[in-house]
Amino acid sequence: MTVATSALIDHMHDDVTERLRSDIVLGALRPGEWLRQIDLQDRYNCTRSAARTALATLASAHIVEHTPNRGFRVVQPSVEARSEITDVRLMLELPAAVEIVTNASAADIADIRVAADAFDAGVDVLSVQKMRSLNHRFHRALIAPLQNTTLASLIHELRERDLPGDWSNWTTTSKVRQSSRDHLDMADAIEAGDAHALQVIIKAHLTRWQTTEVD
Amino acid sequence: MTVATSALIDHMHDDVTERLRSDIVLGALRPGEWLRQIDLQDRYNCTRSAARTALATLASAHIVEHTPNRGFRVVQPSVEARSEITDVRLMLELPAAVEIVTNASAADIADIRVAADAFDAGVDVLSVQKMRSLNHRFHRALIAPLQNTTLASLIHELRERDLPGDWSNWTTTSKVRQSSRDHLDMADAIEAGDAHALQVIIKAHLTRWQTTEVD
DNA sequence: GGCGCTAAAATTGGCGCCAATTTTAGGCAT
DNA sequence: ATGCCTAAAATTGGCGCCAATTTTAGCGCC
Repeated sequence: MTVATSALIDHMHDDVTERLRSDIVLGALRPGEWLRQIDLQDRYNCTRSAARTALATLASAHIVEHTPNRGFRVVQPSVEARSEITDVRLMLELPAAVEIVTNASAADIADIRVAADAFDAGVDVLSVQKMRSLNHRFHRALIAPLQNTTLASLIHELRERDLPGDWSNWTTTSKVRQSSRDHLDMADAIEAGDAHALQVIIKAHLTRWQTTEVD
Repeated sequence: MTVATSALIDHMHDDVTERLRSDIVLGALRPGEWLRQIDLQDRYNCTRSAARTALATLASAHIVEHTPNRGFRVVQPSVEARSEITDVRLMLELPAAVEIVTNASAADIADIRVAADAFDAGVDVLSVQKMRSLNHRFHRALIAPLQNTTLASLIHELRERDLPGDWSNWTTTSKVRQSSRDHLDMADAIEAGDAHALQVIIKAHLTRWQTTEVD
């Protein structure tokens, strides 16, 4: 048995968890969709117990929801639930914006810029899933300068809880383009050291789904 | 089989999880302590698989930590980790204070007052564990007026993550008495409708451990 | 007496089995 | 044809078994 195979087996359960998480937050598995253990076993070529631990873990993270004797399904946050999450995200990300501007090194800023440019270049070109992946990368780069790792991971977790309800933001190109503008503006604000401007952009970015929900 | 017994069996796993969680946050199981599955099986009179799911769930909640092939132990947050948690709690609980003052009904205020009084009456009289339980009750009553349930449960979860590192706050009676004064002051501020005063008290309450760590 | 090595015991972690529940399919009466 | 009742299939959830790893105990050696 090769080392690579051994490593895969050693972390099989965690690996399945992360692949399932990725498939959900990137939208490959739709909100409300039932996640039968046998299907996951097939999809990820794993044992049923690996699928079960993955589902249990993601249920703890509020990414899937559990119904006893029925199984697990991808969460489908209501408008009310999304509003609650948005309020909490603002409480965390607006203070975080100050930290980001304060702590961001030149390398951090460069990473953010690269991620924002990559996203912008993909609008109209790449698939929704690829764009969501690039979006993910941008937000990763954005919070990377945070020293408070507890804050960083909490911001990340709340974002993932919100994502399954985020469908409508990817249905029209104009919305994706608006997101891209936000990203570029954020990069500008950070580079300019303007914490307040960054806060304004983040607030607009997080609350836009509430103002433009009616297509 | 009686209905009560059936209900216990039906929710055995969840029940064990909550009992273990309670034992940890109330300090019956000490920070850093190893939690062997066979011990939990004995303590809670449950199967090993119930103990395993409880441990996995609490690991997701950052209340216990997992080391592969070694097992689980009660988290023992470092001073740095506690500072991070405190910063995040302030980001959530200071805005929450405004909501609490705004939304608290007369019944909510009465509950908070009762909980604060019960805690105050217990200082010098009750065991540490009983006092921690009353403290828990007070904080439950305090966040009950929050409409945003996502915010409420997140505040609760962060508090639980912090509790295992909270030992020194219960070693001396003077610290417990200071906490009680804080609780009574909070009740006063809420009853007076003074959101800013409540924020000041909460901030002092959450950060006091940093200023008085040296006994 | 202390240190290191080896064998036994203890513990964890993954997997498969089986009972319980839910879902689906089929037949029957209206 | 439609709705309902029953039987079969599918799915979940809990439990125990066994391999892998870690910890402990015992023993020889320096």
